[in-house]
Amino acid sequence: MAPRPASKTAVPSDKVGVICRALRRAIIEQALAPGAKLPEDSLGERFGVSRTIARHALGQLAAEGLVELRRNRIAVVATPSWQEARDAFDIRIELERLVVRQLAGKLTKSQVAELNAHVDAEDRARDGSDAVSIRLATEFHILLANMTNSPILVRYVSEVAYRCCLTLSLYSRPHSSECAINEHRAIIAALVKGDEAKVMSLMHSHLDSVASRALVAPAPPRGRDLLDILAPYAEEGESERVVKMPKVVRAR
Amino acid sequence: MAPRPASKTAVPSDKVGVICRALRRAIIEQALAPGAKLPEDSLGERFGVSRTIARHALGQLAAEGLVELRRNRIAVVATPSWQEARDAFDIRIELERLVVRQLAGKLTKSQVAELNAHVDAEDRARDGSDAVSIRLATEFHILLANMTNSPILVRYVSEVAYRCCLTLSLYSRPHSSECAINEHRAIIAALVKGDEAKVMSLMHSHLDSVASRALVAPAPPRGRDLLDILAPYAEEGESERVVKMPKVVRAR
DNA sequence: GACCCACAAGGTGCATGCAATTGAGGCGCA
DNA sequence: TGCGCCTCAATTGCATGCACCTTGTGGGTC
Repeated sequence: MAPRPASKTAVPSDKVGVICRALRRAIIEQALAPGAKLPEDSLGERFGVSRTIARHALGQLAAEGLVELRRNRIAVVATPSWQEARDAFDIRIELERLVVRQLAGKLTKSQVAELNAHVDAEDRARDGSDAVSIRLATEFHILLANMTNSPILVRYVSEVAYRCCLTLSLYSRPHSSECAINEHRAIIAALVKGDEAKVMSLMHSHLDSVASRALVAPAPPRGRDLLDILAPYAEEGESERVVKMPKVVRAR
Repeated sequence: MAPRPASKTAVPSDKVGVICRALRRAIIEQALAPGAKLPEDSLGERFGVSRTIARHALGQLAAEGLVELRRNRIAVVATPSWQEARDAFDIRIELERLVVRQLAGKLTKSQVAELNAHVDAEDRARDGSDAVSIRLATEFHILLANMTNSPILVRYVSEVAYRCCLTLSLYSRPHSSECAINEHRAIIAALVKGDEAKVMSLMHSHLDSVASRALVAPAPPRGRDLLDILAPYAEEGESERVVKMPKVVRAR
């Protein structure tokens, strides 16, 4: 596959981008649970920008389906229905099958190393919080998508993966991710081997099992103070990109 | 398939939504060619709103990949590369296979009627402008997606279909759509018959042939005055939604 | 004639202000 | 006590203003 130009994020300015990334992360780490309120003022205050910018960021996230905007009402973190969650997983399966189909047998050595490093990180984080495990697992898939060098595919996979994460907050029992990690390793192996059919079916069953383990029963809502929750996300630390490169798991 | 609540467009206010719809339509009808400039001022003036709103609309369209935002520069209609166009079609194929898989054998009579009516409309428009033919062909696919009642799927199919439209402006020779119309009829027939495998393969080859007919060679750019181009789109005329929901679907 | 620089104009980046809407608490009344 | 209305604080909807960036252009120099 011929190398292609890297993806350019379609972010308007970048203050907006900073806020979006922070909120996305807060959401997938379940610091912001579905239904959590996101007033423009508080957001602006927390990130040191005006409401205009916060509002714009909320607009972007709404376009991605992570946030719900209701006219004249405070925006909230999206609360997808069970059926929407199932739909998201169905779409995700198709998209990620496409990803591995394009990638099978075409990974460079350094890419393989990067993937392995990421899974190692997942392994190391296994004892940590569920939130981090879930984030890392998701980022593995986004990392894969990135390697296709198809900006559109990256965007869709990321979006739908985030949405799926969101549903985990709602419908999943406490995460047990060990098997998932092994499945990640199996996928890498099949990719390296270049067995297109095999890797597609691996990805399919992997996501399918994640979905069925996840979509079992509703979980209780929780609430804390928005400003507190966002504190650790306010200054965009280490990981400028959603998927940070391997090695070190810990956030500074 | 159990009825589900209808999709709610994630549009913030609705002035923004009006502008988005108008611009989307102008773009897919190729009134706004790739690379066309979209200054916030002119947009605001044309639609009778402030720059703030125009800006917000541009942000949404950028998130959909129809518009490119460059910092401190005038926004332009996106100009996807040939490779991106190919990627978009690949994704589209997978998504629409999913659509027809979900729909096979599950259409109501009125839905079938609606589909047939739409294809008839395509037939009638065959002598008209290419722009209208292309729009109708695209809307057929979006109509199908709508019938899945999966908001997420609708959104992704719509988005990627619009993007594909956009690439037609760039890389396609003048449209010859008769065969496409027949293919649409064949898809409907297979859906009614409920032959899942058949309809998936039909959809696959349909889109594949559209793609290969489309992605042949670059076409010359064209330019006119933005304000003139947008005039017919400024007042949101007949079709408020791009594709109106089928009678039966509407919830509550 | 070609190149370079400085300046002006057009356009975006962002904050702020004001109007409009909503939700909630308090009060009266049955 | 319970229900409904009313008022007010909180919050969004949107326009406008100012600062800054980018680009095109004209004059000066070699």
